[in-house]
Amino acid sequence: MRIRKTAEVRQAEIIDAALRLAARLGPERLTTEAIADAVGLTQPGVFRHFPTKQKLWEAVAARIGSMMETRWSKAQSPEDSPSSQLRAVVVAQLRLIQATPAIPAILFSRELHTQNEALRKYFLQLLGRFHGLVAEFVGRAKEVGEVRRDLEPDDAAYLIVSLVQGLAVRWSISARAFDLTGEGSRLLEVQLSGFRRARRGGRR
Amino acid sequence: MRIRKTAEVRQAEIIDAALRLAARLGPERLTTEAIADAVGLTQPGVFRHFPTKQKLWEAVAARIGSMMETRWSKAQSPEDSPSSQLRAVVVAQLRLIQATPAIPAILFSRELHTQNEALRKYFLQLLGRFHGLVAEFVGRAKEVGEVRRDLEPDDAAYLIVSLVQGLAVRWSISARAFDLTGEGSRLLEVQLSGFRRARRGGRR
DNA sequence: TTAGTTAGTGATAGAGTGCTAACTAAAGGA
DNA sequence: TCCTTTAGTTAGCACTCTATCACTAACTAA
Repeated sequence: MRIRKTAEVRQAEIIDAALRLAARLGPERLTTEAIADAVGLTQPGVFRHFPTKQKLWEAVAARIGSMMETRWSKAQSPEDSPSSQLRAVVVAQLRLIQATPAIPAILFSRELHTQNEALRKYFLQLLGRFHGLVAEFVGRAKEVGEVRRDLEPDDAAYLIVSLVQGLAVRWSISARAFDLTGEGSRLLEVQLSGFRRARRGGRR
Repeated sequence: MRIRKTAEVRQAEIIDAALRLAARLGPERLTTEAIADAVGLTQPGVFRHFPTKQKLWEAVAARIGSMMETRWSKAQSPEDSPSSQLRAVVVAQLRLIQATPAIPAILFSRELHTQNEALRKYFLQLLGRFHGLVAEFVGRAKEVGEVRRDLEPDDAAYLIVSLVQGLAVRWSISARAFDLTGEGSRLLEVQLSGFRRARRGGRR
């Protein structure tokens, strides 16, 4: 009854299970036993592949990071306008969160940050990269006249990043009761409309 | 050496301690022992005042709720313009979060929500009331011409609430490395500038 | 075959953690 | 002054969870 797999495969399975379960139980209630059950191992078997639980969390964080980077780069298509690419990147991020609800749960977990400083810094950098990406598109949109001249790209990017995070918070507290990507796209348009130069003096 | 206080006073002390400690340890790592130490009781002494830990969390939630409502109503001054009052309410919220960093920690805690459905619903309602308040001010600002005619107050309010929450997330992950209220006020102005009717066709 | 490597198991240590039960002592009115 | 009420203590139960350790069995190359 002992199913044996390579360490590489098992590690991936364990990380996957951790991501799935962290969304349901909350990151702090995620036990090595629960992971082991989901993967089909005994509890100590998990420690064959990760020396401590902290290291497991770091691997999970790295997986989240690489998922994000992958989607961001796939969402960009240089032939499109800056604002279109901006939309695509934000929508990609929303879709990823909707498909992997553990992401906000882990990202917002105070416990993980106080207990694991490396993790906190990693997520801070990751958020910083998302912000930088968004700011770059806003900057280019400004150059081609898609947004107001007086708009600071960094500030605009903060508003957009906040839009995603605030929405993720509401989605999480609402027990995921609405379509994150749909609602996000809608609100993004409202946000972008405020960034544009008003035509006709602002009366519709 | 036995210091004896009325139940009312002790309950307040326990809730205060829980709020202080939840910010430092994270809500899920907050133990009854840590609370007892902070308050000057033995661990079982806490259970004299709250029958279960869940009930304690509910009391903490109620305290957060009443703190918010108090600040919101104090921030309103009917003689001011709608947009000024909007600013005041948002700044009051930011100040409260900065003074009580446990609020985002508790609000964003996946564990508390999965384990205590009543708590999740309470926070959902609380957020809903904040959204409603903001939406009302946007609506009035619209009536007096302080914001664009084509702006949906509900949507604008979602953007503003997200601004606060997204900022709280960043503040928390950054280890509270910046001035929440200052940064929030600055970004709120950027947001509001996008809600206004542009003068002179949008060129500064 | 055989020997070495490595994934996985059973048993269990050891440190918490919520909560209960029985007892104690301070407060305050009759 | 006694007596009731009630805040607080000591001792400990039941359970959870990470991590260790000795051992086993599957793969792999000589």
